[in-house]
Amino acid sequence: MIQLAKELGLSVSTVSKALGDSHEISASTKKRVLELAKKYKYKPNPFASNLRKKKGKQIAVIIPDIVNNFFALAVDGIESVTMSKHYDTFIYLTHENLEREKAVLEHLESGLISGLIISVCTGREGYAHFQEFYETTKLPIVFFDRVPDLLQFPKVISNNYESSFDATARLIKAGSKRPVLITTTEPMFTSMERRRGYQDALEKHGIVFTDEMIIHCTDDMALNYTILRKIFSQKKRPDGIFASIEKYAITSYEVCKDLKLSIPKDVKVIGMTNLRTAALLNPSLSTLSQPAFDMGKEAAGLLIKMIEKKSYAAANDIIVLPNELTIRDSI
Amino acid sequence: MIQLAKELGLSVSTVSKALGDSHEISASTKKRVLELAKKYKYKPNPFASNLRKKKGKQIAVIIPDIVNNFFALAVDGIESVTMSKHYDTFIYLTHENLEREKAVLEHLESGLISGLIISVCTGREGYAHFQEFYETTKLPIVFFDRVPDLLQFPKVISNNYESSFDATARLIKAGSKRPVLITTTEPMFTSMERRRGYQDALEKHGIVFTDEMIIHCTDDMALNYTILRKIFSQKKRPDGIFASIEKYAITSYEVCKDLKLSIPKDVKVIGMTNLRTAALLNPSLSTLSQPAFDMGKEAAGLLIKMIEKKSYAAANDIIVLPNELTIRDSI
DNA sequence: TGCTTTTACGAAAACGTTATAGGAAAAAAG
DNA sequence: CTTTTTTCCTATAACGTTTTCGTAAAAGCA
Repeated sequence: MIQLAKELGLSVSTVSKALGDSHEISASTKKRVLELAKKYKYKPNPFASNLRKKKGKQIAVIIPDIVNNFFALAVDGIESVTMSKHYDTFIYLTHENLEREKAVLEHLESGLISGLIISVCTGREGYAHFQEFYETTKLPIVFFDRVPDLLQFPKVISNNYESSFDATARLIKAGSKRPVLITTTEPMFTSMERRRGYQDALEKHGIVFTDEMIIHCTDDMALNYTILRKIFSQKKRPDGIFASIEKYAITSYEVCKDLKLSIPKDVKVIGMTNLRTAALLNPSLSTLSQPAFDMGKEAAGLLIKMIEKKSYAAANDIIVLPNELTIRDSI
Repeated sequence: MIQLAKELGLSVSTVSKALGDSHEISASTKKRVLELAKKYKYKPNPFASNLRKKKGKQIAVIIPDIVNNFFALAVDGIESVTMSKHYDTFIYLTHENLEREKAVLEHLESGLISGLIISVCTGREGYAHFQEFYETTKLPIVFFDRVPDLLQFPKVISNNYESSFDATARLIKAGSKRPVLITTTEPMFTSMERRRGYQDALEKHGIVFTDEMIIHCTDDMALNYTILRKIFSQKKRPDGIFASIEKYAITSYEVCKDLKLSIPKDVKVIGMTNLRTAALLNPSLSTLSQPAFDMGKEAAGLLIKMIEKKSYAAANDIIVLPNELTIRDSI
């Protein structure tokens, strides 16, 4: 910038203002500055700029996993808007590790970013770190999908309760007398909502709910296989599955295949997943899929609004997008 | 930091040096400073620090797509090392758009990052922007998977030639008399290598190669379907497929399903893919998969080495990792 | 005309660090 | 006991912007 100023016979402050399109600078000067800046491919140093302005155009995305179609799609959605708004996007993966999540948050208290999008990892022992992060930084945060139900922050979610109700109802209508729900051991708001939908659908259709109808799976795929295989080897095995997590649908398929249980004759399956190959599975998998890309878009849009308009009181905004039920051959 | 200095009765520079573990500061003073810093949860402002040091702990990853198991796994690998080395990772998606790729590169010339990991988008019309980026910034760059063959930069790739040769040979040994290669219209170094492997395997096994045996597909899934359906509707249709791109294997399956061609009886298929559901497709898909996570890890490791040891002359390093051929029912 | 207001710019301070140079006291060397 | 070296710390100047404030000239107004 000093170089530019010298060459144009202007002061550094004038050049800075011209580049910032300030009203204090005449149109002709602005033009001269812009032209020379372009010629020299001048790019303002973001560190200097951020330091002085005490904020930048960087945001962070914290998610449990990226090797998961839902989160990959969400990141895609987020990036599509940060890109168009000329923001830079940091990515951090927690791998369902709460300590890691806390560490990232603490790291970000340094002021590296101007906003945060997050989908929390499993376990509900504590959301205090989010509150604390907010207290110390006052930075806008948007939660999506896996949201902390008790905290007052803007959120982007999908209609887990309603759609789970519908999915379960479809299983029952298709003939399942005793559909089970496969969910996580670690409680999460999203899973609880799905469970509510599931249970209410049972009740509505006069099916008595018992605790064994909830199957808790883990992060360990091999263990999940064992758990499911045991349950489906029983004489009085379930005849329907609502797999409320992407990977559990896959394991269900594997178990049924190995136990020579026919889908959908012996077991009807609906999986909550964004897998692109669902239609190509054997048999094609009926899915309840989340609008992942749009959820990402909405979250990023909301966040940037909050960053740019300080007045924007979005603190309690909750955006709910609809899941999509696609019935295929597995039911 | 001023606050800390005041409270400890020290100068700001002493505090800074103590936090930086400088040898100029006595152990006792260091301890005092560290303790108070911890108590106050002091975090150095990265902008000020980066500005003064003229470099930071941020890197960028530029990839064509994230909704693709290969790239998702690669990002996972990259993040695993940047995380452990306390680097922050920006992510940019080009969606195979060269203009977007150029724009990102130009944006990064501002000095926001200290290093770059990239997998280029399709089309080979120009790699000049990479060279130019390097000339102006002198920043370390590591390419992975989709690398510009003609440029002298460190690269992390997989053994595309050899593994494609092997995969094609397996198709032939399984009985395919006329296996085709499905590849992109846009030429890329990786696809060319795969093609070389394919052709050499044909030659080795005495199969005469003709141009129609290369099927060019696009980014448009619907168009790909049309292209493939037409080819497989012919009387003299191919009896084997080596799908050198993830999504083309899926479309192949769809086409065969719709044309009632039996896999593997009528058509034998091997797909180059990292899909986790490959084993669950109907029939289970034989795959040639890339060590995506490890490629990401290697790329990030190499980059950070280059960033931290200025002397490290890695400019010509090429790391080659082996692909993995998994034979399932589709062959 | 003389007054106020607006326009267009410059000087200088600030943002929060780190690096360089320097210096006093303490320790070591002679 | 001097002289030299080492240890430990401070003052100050960067780093490259933006912002605040000041001011000369031009414009508006009566």
